[in-house]
Amino acid sequence: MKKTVLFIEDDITLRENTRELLELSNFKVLTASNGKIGVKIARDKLPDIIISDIMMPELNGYQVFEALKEDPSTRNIPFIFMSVKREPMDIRKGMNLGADDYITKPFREEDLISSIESRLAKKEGFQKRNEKVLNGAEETISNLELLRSYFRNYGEYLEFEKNEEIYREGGHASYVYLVEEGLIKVLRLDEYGKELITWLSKKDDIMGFYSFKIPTQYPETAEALEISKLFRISSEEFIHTLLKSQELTVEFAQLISENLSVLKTHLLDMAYGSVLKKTTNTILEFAEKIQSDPKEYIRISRSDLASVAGISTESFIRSLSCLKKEGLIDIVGRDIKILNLQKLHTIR
Amino acid sequence: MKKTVLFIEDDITLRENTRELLELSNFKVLTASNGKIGVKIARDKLPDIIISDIMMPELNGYQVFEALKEDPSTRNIPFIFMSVKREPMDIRKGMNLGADDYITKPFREEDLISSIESRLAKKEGFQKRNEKVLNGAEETISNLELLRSYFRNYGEYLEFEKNEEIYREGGHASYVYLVEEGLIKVLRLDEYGKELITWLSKKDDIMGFYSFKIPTQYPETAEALEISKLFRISSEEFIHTLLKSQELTVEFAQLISENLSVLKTHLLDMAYGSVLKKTTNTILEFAEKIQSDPKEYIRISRSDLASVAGISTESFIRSLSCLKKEGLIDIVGRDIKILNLQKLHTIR
DNA sequence: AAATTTAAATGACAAATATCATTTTTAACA
DNA sequence: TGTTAAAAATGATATTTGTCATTTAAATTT
Repeated sequence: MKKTVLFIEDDITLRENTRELLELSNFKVLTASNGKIGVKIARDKLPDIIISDIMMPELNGYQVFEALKEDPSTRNIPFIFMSVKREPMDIRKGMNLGADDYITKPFREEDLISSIESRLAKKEGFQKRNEKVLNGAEETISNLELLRSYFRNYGEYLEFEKNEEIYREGGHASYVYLVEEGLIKVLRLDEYGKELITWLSKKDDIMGFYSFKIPTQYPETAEALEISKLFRISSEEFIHTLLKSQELTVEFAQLISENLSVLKTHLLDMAYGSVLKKTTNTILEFAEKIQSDPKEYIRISRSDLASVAGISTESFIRSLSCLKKEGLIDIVGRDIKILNLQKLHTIR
Repeated sequence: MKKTVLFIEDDITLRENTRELLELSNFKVLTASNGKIGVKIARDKLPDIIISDIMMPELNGYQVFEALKEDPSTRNIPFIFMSVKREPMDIRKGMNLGADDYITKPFREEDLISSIESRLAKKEGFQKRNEKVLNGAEETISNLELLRSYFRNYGEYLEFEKNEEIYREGGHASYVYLVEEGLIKVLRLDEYGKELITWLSKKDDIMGFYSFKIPTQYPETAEALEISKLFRISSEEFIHTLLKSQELTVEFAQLISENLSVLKTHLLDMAYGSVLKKTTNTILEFAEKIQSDPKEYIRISRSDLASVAGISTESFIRSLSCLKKEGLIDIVGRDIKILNLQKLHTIR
């Protein structure tokens, strides 16, 4: 797709010559003969890049720049100043306002073109890289991995005993956590005090984040299911770090939307699945979470498992017995061992 | 918090003088005497901004720049070139690589400082604005609103009849939709063909987005509950637009995480709520969605309502009768009218 | 306005699941 | 190793909810 350049310049000869030059370089060109018109066109047409003279009637280049930075829709468009003045002062003034580049008149044709192209590339690079990451093209190291190492380097290290609370529903959401080791249940309580586990966090999961808006309260409770090691940083710092790089923001957003999808699948089970189905799903869910141990032992209390399934503990246990009879699982002490993973998947 | 500046320069006098200058301006200063060391320090310490000479032993400034752009963790750090060469060629070379500014030696002290500050401010501005938006400080117009007008201006306009399908589970996720008018049910089918409505989309909602990764399949089906007007744009274009501005990405991510929260609450109801509770919740949910009509009539089929509640149609109807007897709702024709909103909220 | 179609309401019953009580097993601990 | 406490398993039963059949009411069509 052709990129659109807006060129704001009062001198008609220069304007038309430049238009021709840009069109030859395969840009779509919009021109404006003064700053006021320039701002209007920028807002209407949202060009990909703007080049503006400084000395102009109506609004000068600096004013055009500032007007466009006011408006969120034009704020991110790369902006290049152009001026006959070669004095460093003017260059500095433009750059210090936050412009992206500065071209001095008279300019060599290839300098203008390459300046435009480099600014477009700089902005595009951002998007290109994002898309690359999102399409699964493996970069040497993912942004999320960088975020994790940030936790490890700057976070506070904490160890939690089995059943120890990490954060509580209603508490001030001061921290975001990275799970380094262990398994955490994230749960909500209903009016009668029954708990429903809405999420399980395992190694490398980030938990405790609920909103970009600070301050908030935790909408749920988190408790260690086994001895767990976590790093935590303050929510403010976390959000700040997240916002530092758009690529990271995107990757994190992707993570959240994946969670949303998982949860909807869970919702369907909750609604119409039989107790037996809920039981097998829960076992399979845990088996996936605890891949670290290839023996596939599940050593989580029946009541916690039932709470993930959203059914009573007794019903869960009854279903377990049934699965054991059919030879799909084995129960060793209190642990559950999966014998026939494939067949478990087919149970309804 | 003090900002960290990394200054890469081989001349010891200039290096130490500049260090002093920067420290007086309240920066934390790191220095490197050649490009190789500079790259190492940049990677280790992740400074907030980097200033580098061009002519240096080991690695020259251009090479330093390129090395740092390779690495995702240093890629976004503002980079300023500094060089004694005043020829425009050199300035252009640096800028065309994608540098953020260019300072010529000898420089005036205040020029260096203001260049640093303007580049930091440019980057910070991004984050500041993000945080402002997220803290709920009402900007004149939200980014999401801009996204919506994008749909309206460039999207394809479509009208759907009642019960008409908008997209289907398993179909190629080619489009993202903006609801302009009407009410859409988003549902999943279980193995027996029972449908569970996992989401309701009303005016101004964006639907059909499931992943930043393109291509994907729709994980669920969307159908109009009443005559609805939608705009659609291609998923690719949507993602592209989303990535254009970080602020927008963040706002959208916030939207998704709010959805996640709503869904978890729904999950709790599904698990342990009685049929009566599920029924009242569903009525209340619809009442909120259809605020447009202040009379609070709900004219959605019982089976659709039951599918949101995740219970059988008959059970839903029975609960309705019960609520009617208690005078909490009224049934006019096939429509449901809420009589006692407050009391409905207290039902368990 | 009557006929027809469709949806809603109700009834009877069966199935599934929760609850409470009791027994058995396992793990923790002295 | 025996003791004790806790968890798991099982049994009996009540409750809830779903299913199927039927009636009633409301929309839609002729």
